[in-house]
Amino acid sequence: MSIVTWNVNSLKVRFPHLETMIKDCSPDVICLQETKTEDANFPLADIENLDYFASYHGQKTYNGVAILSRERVHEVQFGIPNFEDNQARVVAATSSTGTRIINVYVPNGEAVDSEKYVYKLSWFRAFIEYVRSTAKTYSSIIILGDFNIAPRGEDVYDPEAFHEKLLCSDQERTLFEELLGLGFLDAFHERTESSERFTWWDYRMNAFRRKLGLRIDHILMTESEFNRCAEVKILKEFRKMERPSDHAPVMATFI
DNA sequence: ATGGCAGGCTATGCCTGA
Repeated sequence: MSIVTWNVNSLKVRFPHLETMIKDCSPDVICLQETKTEDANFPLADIENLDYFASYHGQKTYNGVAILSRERVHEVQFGIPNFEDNQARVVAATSSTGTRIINVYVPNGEAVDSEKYVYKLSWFRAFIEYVRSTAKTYSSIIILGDFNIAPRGEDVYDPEAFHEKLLCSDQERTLFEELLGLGFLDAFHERTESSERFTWWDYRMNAFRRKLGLRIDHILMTESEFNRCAEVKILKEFRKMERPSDHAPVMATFI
């Protein structure tokens, strides 16, 4: 059993890459972010041809999330309940094995102290409360997606340059820790020995070739799931492809 | 070195991303 998270930066453009990833890895569940696709235009038939079910929540131009799954999921939920938001950033569903899967695309925040940063922090606080209430109902949970937070110094190519900058500020990192404190493990951080930890590289400045990246895509899981988790891998080869997403997929494999 | 690169839009430059 395996599960993937991938910010595809346009599902339309990246569809061939998705097909390759499915051919290579055949994950049981794929969580996509930044589909940038309205629900009416979601390529459902193409996804079904690849033998996946799809639960999707999108909008024009920006954001958009989807859960693709080999088995039918249930209790599908869009957005954060009771949190007013016109941006499509969350889809949650329960897998055939009873695990609650929460696919998230956290706001970027633009710059520390910008209006969007304030939105990011309030958004994340609402998300924490949502996860807190989810944890009362489900004992087995995986939260995965683009968190737009690099939790630790080692998750950034130049920690000093990024000190208190967007994605690395104390306020963002404290909220990330608060989320973990609800009973989640940062699976990549806990499971890997590799020093290659980045999941995102800027399109500009030859950042990928120069290994100038960040780790902002995460797979968090409750202890029950973590104990079954054998490996978490960053599929860097997809960042090397022609016309790549700026994010690499991250895959967790379970026993 | 605050630029650069990519995607979408009813576009032909501007917004957003991180």
